[in-house]
Amino acid sequence: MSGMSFIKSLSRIIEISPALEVRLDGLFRERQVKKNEMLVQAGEKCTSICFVEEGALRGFYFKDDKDISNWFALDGEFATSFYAFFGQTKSYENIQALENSRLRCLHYDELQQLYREFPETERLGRIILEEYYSRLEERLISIQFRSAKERFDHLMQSRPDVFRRVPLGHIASYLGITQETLSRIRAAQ
Amino acid sequence: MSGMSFIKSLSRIIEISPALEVRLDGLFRERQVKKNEMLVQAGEKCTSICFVEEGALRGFYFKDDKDISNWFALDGEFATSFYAFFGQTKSYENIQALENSRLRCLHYDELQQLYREFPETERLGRIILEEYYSRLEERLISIQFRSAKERFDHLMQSRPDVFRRVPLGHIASYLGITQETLSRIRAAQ
DNA sequence: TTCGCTTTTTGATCCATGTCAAATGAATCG
DNA sequence: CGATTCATTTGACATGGATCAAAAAGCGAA
Repeated sequence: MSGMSFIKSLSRIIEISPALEVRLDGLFRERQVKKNEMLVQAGEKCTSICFVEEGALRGFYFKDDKDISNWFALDGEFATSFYAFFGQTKSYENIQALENSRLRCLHYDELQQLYREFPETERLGRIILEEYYSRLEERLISIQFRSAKERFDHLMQSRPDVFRRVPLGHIASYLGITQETLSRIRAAQ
Repeated sequence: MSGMSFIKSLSRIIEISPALEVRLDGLFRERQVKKNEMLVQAGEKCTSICFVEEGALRGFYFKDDKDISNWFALDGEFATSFYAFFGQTKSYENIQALENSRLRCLHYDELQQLYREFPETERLGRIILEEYYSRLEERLISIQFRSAKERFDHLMQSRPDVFRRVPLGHIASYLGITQETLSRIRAAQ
């Protein structure tokens, strides 16, 4: 996996004019992060949204001292603490790099600026959000009404790469089960 | 509760010009539905998004013959099978009126038309979606990491009107528990 | 007001998954 | 390489919530 340019990814959605491309390239700042580096700490404002060109991030928080993973973003995906980012409020979640990663990050204020300057990006924002909403809905249903094993199978099938690149402890909490249970499910395969 | 005009509700978000107001008023068709009437059946395409001016709707589906409520939309809220609506694919959920309701419904194609005709509505769409995304995220966390009682308390506190207007059986499945468990939680209060 | 149907509660029992504790296996580093 | 730390598995036991069955309470229609 050699990574994916964010411009190319965005151009799936709307036609990117040369002028917009230049602007996007200027606004989405390249950033390299090392494995385990924290990008956002719970309690801080979440000021940027990042596109993962190469690497892996996770969002997580603590519930009763337990580390609970909330999402994983692999190559070609956007990552931010959506809730906090949209409302520009304090984030309840932390964001951390799972691997050395190459990101392209856009600051909230610059995104608002972009929306004003290139109104067609409103459309872009809306459509990306529709995609992420749909995913979240799927996940909610998965968690609410499937058994641990069913959730495991579903993730295994829909995002096998997660199993290759993310430690099982994180995957377990993401699936809403304990590490021990995940281990037993795998053993029973 | 005498209901809420959808125009007024939208104008919280962006300035609605007179021209846009006229257009919105024309595109959002008024529709009255009776209690228990089905608006969408699972397997159909979901062609409209509805604003509930007065009344109550729910989304639900069947899992192993059990009727599972997915959401409730009361006065002032939008309702659709988001997943199916965005992608214009078959809906996995049914939508039904819980009360006699007065709706304003917008067809998908007309929404796309609206986006083209009034680009500022892209912004409207994006912002509404941000709100609904945030809610869904909250709900996911609630379901994944709170006990039945905690989820009950949270809903009770955040949307007490749901308890007044929706049968307990529907609320139970929405909370991801059985009706019996919900009953016991209430009894223990 | 009573009949029939739906909603809600109560009781007894069972099971999937959690918790706690400890063993094993993998990975990193001086 | 050992040594230290982190990741994963295994075992024994506890428990929240499910299931099945039936009683009780609400409620609309004639």
